[in-house]
Amino acid sequence: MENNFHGDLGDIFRPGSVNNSGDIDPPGVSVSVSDHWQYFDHQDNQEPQMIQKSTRLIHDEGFGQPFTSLLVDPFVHEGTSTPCFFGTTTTTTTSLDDFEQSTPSLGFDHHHQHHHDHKIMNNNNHTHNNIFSKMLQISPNAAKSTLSSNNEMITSSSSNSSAPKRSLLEASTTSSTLQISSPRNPAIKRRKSQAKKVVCIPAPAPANSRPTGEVVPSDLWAWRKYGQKPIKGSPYPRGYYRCSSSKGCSARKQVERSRTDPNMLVITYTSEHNHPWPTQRNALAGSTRTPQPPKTTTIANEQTPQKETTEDDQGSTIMRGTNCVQVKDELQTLEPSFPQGYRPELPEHGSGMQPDHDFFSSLGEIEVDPISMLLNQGFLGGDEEEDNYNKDLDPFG
DNA sequence: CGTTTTTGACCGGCGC
DNA sequence: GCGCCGGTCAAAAACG
Repeated sequence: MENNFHGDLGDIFRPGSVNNSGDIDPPGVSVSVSDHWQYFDHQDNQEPQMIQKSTRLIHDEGFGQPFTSLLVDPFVHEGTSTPCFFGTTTTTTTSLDDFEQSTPSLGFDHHHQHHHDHKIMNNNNHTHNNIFSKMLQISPNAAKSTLSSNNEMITSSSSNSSAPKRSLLEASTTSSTLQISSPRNPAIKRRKSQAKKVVCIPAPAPANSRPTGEVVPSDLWAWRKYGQKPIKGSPYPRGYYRCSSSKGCSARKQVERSRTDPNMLVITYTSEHNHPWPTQRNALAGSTRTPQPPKTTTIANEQTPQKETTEDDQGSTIMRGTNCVQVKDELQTLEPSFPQGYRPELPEHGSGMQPDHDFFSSLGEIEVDPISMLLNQGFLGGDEEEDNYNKDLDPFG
């Protein structure tokens, strides 16, 4: 489909576009984001991606700083042939459905784009070298790139959505309180403001292998599934998970498959963890079951091909291996807050991680991850209250 | 036994 | 006001 690249936020928040069924369509055009970043679509995954052209350049003052300043290097040093992307765009998008309902043919009609960009420019009072700001430098004439299959990348954005039905076009950045209101979506107050992040990751298993649920890539957080619903227009159900690592933790996530690309999982994170990430995967005794082949499928086998992923508490996901990860943070407009206990990635235990290696199986043995310690602190930078809070909570702090 | 998963019911927001 | 839909609750079953 056609995209009019004028710094279209749609391509920032959700690289590519959302088609009528709410799924992501590749933009079909790549754009040069800056000297260091390039945005392009990934042919294999049908998902556009951001890659980092140089290794270290972002000095994000906003939500994504930990990613950019702390996470880049670990990956860069891992010897993978391709750069990783820890870009941070802070958006006020909503879940997949929000895109569906608010922007049925996202790709953004030009009217919205204009509105969008206009808002961005006017509201971005600070200078942020995050992806968001960089994306504003999108060049419509950039040459298209291709991504090697070994690329590892992350796109991350931070935002809070005030309501699930909020339009994608109403966006904000943590750092700039950017707001983009959609003329089509005046009603953006369906629910209380809450942080959301949408992550697109390769699905661990074939789409039809587990009809009743998804094989959710594991992360360090303990998630308890509390519901599953069939979603209108999608053959795949959506799973609802909440954090079980700590009582009272409001962190939640929704997992569903992309409709256009069943091999992609769309994970929507909501709210934040109010506790540090657990030192072990199963912080609570017996909390996390090992993936069981639920009667119908062999999940263990399906999961192993999954590339190592980690997710921070807000869902910023790092993928190593062939597939892309798109993280779309959704930033709270009213109550900006920063995720705590980011645990985006761990250094490899030695070199040459096996692709089939169960990355997280080994994580449980790691008690303290210096990187995440850094992240825990780094992510709180500037927020004194959060910082204190984190010190209180973080056993490593 | 403690925890998670499953799944139908319930609730509230939104559009008509 | 009604129905649709998404999100959550909660009881039962399953798991380790």
